[in-house]
Parts: sequence; C-alpha cells; structure tokens
Amino acid sequence: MIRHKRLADVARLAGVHASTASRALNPETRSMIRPGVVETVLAAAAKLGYRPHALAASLRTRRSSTVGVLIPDLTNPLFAAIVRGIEDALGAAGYTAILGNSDNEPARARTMLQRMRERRVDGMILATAQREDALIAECRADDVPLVLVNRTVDDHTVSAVVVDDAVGIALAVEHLVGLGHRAIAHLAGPQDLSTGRLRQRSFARAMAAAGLAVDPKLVLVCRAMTEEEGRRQFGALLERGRSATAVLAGNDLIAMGCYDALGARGLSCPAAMSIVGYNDIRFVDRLSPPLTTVRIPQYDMGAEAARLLLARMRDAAAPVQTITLRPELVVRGSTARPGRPKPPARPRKIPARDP
Amino acid sequence: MIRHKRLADVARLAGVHASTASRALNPETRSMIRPGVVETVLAAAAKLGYRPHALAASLRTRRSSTVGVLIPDLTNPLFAAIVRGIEDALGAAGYTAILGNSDNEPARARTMLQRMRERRVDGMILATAQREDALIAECRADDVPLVLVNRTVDDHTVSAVVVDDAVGIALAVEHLVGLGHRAIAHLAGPQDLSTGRLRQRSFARAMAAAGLAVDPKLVLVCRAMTEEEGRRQFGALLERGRSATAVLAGNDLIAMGCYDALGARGLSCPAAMSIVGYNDIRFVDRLSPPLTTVRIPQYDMGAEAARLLLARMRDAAAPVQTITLRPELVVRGSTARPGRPKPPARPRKIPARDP
DNA sequence: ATGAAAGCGCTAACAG
DNA sequence: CTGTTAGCGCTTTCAT
Repeated sequence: MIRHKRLADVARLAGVHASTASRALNPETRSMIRPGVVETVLAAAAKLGYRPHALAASLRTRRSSTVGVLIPDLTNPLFAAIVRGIEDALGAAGYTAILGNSDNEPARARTMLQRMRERRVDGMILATAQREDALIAECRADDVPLVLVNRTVDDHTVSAVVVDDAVGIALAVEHLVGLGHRAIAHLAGPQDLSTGRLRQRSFARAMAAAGLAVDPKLVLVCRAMTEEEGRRQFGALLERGRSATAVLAGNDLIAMGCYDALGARGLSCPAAMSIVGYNDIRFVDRLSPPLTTVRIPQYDMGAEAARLLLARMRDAAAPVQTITLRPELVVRGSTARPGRPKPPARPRKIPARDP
Repeated sequence: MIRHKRLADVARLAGVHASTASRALNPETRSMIRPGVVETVLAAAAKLGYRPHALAASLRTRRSSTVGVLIPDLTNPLFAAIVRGIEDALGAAGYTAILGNSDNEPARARTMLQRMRERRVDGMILATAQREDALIAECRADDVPLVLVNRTVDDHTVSAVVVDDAVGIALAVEHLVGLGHRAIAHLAGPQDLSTGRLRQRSFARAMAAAGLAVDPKLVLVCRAMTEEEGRRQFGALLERGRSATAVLAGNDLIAMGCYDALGARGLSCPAAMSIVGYNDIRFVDRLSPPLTTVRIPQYDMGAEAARLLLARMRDAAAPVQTITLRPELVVRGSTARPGRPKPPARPRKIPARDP
C-alpha cells in the first residue's frame, strides 16, 4: 500500500502550519483563514493528491460519519431495496453505512451490533426489530441514535419508518371481498414481529368491517416470512380440506409458498384460489400468475429512515418520530372471482412494477 | 451516547498499566502476560463492559480490518448474493465490509473508492470491473490489495474469482442444439465487460463446435445487462422477422426482457422461441415459464473472493491468482424442441433452485 | 489570521 | 513479565 500523504506534507508544501492547513481544508473553518492562504493550501493538497485520514479525524472529533445497518438478509429483495435507499441518502450526506445480516438470529445481531459499536458508528438503523427487542432496549439505554425501518417495537419509544399496514391490508381485503370472496384465509407472519402481528389484526378488522366472520381455522401463523413456511402452512391448510377461496399472505415470500403448495396439489391460481401478497418485491410481477400484492415504498422507507437518523445525529434532542408511509394495492393476475375463474388472456400486457 | 470505557479504566480496575491490559486483552500478545494477570484484566474488562475503540487501534496499527466492496447495484439479486458471500467470509475473519453501489457510473465508482480509501480500507473487492478499467489501474499503482469478482480485466494482472463462461455457454448451446435448434440468436451483454465479451466469443466457438454457422444478424449487443435492454434488442430482432428458434441471453435479466418482447407480440415461450438465461438468479425458477439458465455459484464466488483478499492482506507477497468456478446448466421450462412445442404439463413439479 | 501544543485511545519499541 | 514512553494523523483550544 502506497505511503499516504499527511496533512503535515500539505502544510509544508504550502508553507503553513498543519493546523492552518486543516482549517483551510475544512469548509466549516475555512472562513477563519485568509483567502490567499486557502488557495495555496488547496493547491498543495491537490498537487499531492492528499486524502484526509478519516480514522484519525474520527478519533479526534469523536464522530465517525458512519452508521450501522442491521437487516435480516440481503438476499431478500425487500431488504436489498431498503438498504439501497439507506445508502443513497446516507452517502449524499457524507455518511457511510456498515451492513450486517442477522439471519433473524438475535445472537448474530448482537455480535454485529457489538462490532459496529466498536467501530464507533454514530447511529444505527435496524430492520430487524422484534416487538420486544432486548437489543433495542440496550441501544436506548446507551443512548445510541436509533431508527427502525419496516418493523417497529411495541412501546413506540424509538423513531421508525413504517407502512400503514391497516390501510394495506384493508385494500387487499376489500379487493377480495369486491371480487366476491367470503371465506378468506390469512397466512400471518410471526407474531413477534410488528408486521406479522399488525397485519393479522388488520385482517381481522378489515373482515369485520366487511361484515365477514374470520374462521379461526383459516388463520395460520408462519414461523418465518419465507417461501418454505408459506408452502408448509398453506399445504397443511389445503390438506385439511379446502374451505377458503382466497388467501392473504403475510408477505410476498409466503405468497410464493402458497403458489407452490397449490401447484403441488394440482390446483391453480387464481382458478382454484386467489392469492394476495404484501410488499411487492422485485420480480413478483413476473410470477405465474403475476402476483396481486400490496406495494410498499421500499427504497423510500430506507431513505426516510436515513434522513430521520441524520436529523437525530445532528441534534441529540430531535424528537422520537414515527413516519408512516402509505401502501397501495397492485392488482395483477393472482386474484379473480371465486369459483368462476376468468381465463387469463394469453398474450397480455404484463403490468409494470413502476408506473 | 453513553461514555465509553477506555483501556485505562480497565487497567486501573485491574491494578496494572494500560499496556499490560492491552497485551492481556489481545490474544496475539496474551502469552507474554502472567496467566493470573490475564485473568484479572479479563475480569475487569468484562465487569466494565469494555469494548476496544477500533478506530484508535486502527490508527496505531495502520490496519483497519475493513474492506471496500464496490458493486453495480445491490437490488440486482446476483450482486446481493455475491455480497452476502463476501460479508460472511469477511465477518468470520473479523473484517467488516463497506459497500458501494456504482450504478455502472465510473464517476460514482471513483467517488466511493475515494471515500473507502479515506476510511483506510485494507483492501478492495470489485464487482464492477470493465475490461479496461482506469480505477483498477489506479488501485494497482497504489498497491491496494485487490480482488475482482464475477467480472475481470483483460490484462490478467489482478486476482479474480470468475466463472468458466466458455463451459457455461457451451452447455447452453449444446442443450439447444440437442433439442434441434440450428438458428440460435445471442443477446450479448456490453462488450466492455469481460462477461459480455467472453460469453459472446464462447457462443461463437460453441456454435462452430456444433458445426453451426452464426448468423451475424442474430447476434445483438445490449448496452446494459438489464431487462429493458433485453426487451429493446430482442424486440428489434423480432420486428426484423423471426428467423431464430432460440435465443441465448447474456444474463437472466436480459432473458426476462426477451420474455417481455415475446409476450408483447403475442408469442409464447418455449412454443415460439426457446430462451436460455445466465446466472440463475433468485426467482427465475418462478418465471412463466421457469427459465432454463446457467447456474453460477454466486454466494461462493463472493466468499472465495473474500478469502483470496484475506490471504493477500495477510501476505503482501501472495501471488496474483484467478479462481475459475464451474457453472452448470439448469434445464427448466423455457427451452423445448423447435417448431414442435411440448405443451407444459400443468400440475408439474417446479424444479428447485437448490438441489 | 496563524502557530504552538495538547490529546483523542490505542499499541509497539524500549527499558528494566 | 511489566511499566514507561512515544506517536499513529488529525482537530482544537489557547496564545500571539
């Protein structure tokens, strides 16, 4: 590794003291240096290709311009999109993200948080929140600037960017009811996650609002938001005798599992069963049939979370704030009237993901 | 943010000097401290919840235990998978990754590299390599430990982990030829990328090996490895009159664009046209029809790249090395005999992605 | 407006 | 084996 230039090198070339060079280089303090000297220093820095040593600066200023981002799994397109939003917004403000995949294992999450704190991150963004989360409690106790994204905690004591799942689920249920469905199943996500829980409660409310009874046998709780769990639970439901005509899945991956369970039994969607997902992750518009789902602003959620954190890091007194973004329903081919399936017109326009 | 404990605090509590505490805490130097003292120090550290200040340590040791990772775009499942491989392997060795999305813009890539170097990354992993890459030339000149992944450079002067595209493309062509295709189109990726270029050349070779002529009109070069470009180019090819019975796409996203172009013209795959992709990114097994594609070990490529870099960072004299991983063909529903389409059996097992 | 000097928290060279 | 000392490269008082 090549020998890096130091501030002292720039100062020497410019014929000034290191502290003067420092002030000239830093836009915040530049005003206290005579314009001519600033020019000289800038020229010297440019000539030497000087790059400040961020670690040394951080040690001195006690600010690393770095934030830790904890997510369950980067290969889940939902989190990939959220992370891009975070990184873009953070990057625009001169901050750098350090990523960690928890794989939904609290122990892993704790290890990664530990490591991030050793790197002295200025704040944290967590997409891993459980409704009651020991790790988050610790962060709060330690006064780490913190923002949650997508999922939140029960006691709303920490800033978060979430989606209005009550609205999202209501849109989905109304759509199904509008098509004529009355026996609607729900494959809920884990109940220790705010999303899993809130979507399930919203499902119950939306059904009630439509004047429909929720058959408890038609509400199954998945142990994870995965295709595998969707396949397993929906398979079990189908084995018990098909009494629903539609299913609202806790998220898109669970919905894909429903596709599988249906296919494995020679049933087809939407003829035998309508399926609605949640999130509108990339590529679900290309499933067979294209998935009707609730679209959430994934990238924007990440970007908003970053902005919220930036505000909090600048001002330690910034208030706790929950930003709730609106979802929208995207109707595609996986939903149809019950019993009387509409045959999919073959050469048909695939609805675009982005309008 | 809570006041962090320093090494001096631990030392005081343990009744030793800070440097002794340092040595006791560091496994590398622990042997030079009397076992009893080590115990005392460890206990003191545990009691105080001491966490070392990684930045201060880095400043002193001139090693940040951090590596920069530059990719085109995290929301492309190929790179998400590669990054997970990188982060897992790096994390296991106590290293942390700093991520940057270039969006295929050299200027952005340069900015992010700059920022990473200011953070004094110990090395870089690039998934953004162009065949001739100014940024990489700079890194080499500055002696930054460097490993490329997926794509490589023309002059093989830098370590890389890639896939044997000659084999991958040959498998794909042989598969199509075996089905009876003779007029095979190729939607090549950008020719300034090693993957785009090598796959195109391998296509020509494989066709020749099969005794088939490549019709130059059936080879189109996409300006990017995207659905949009695939749609555009394949659309143009179809407009010119359909003379091919199969198309080999430069990657899976381009293949998806082919699906779109076909669908928009009321044609269906594989009846009207067989399509083969490349990479086997997540979810292509769920397309309609499921995509026949060349599977590459995405996660492992990332992990291998990380290991290569770790070796190089430990030993500056480690040799330049190219690791070439073997791809395999995954036959699904998007390929069939030409002219005589096999009707897809409806309730059929969807081939799993992971065997 | 600029220079001198101190120090962020740690580790490594040098003593003893 | 352990303590002393110095210094990584920067920013920020404090002087002038």
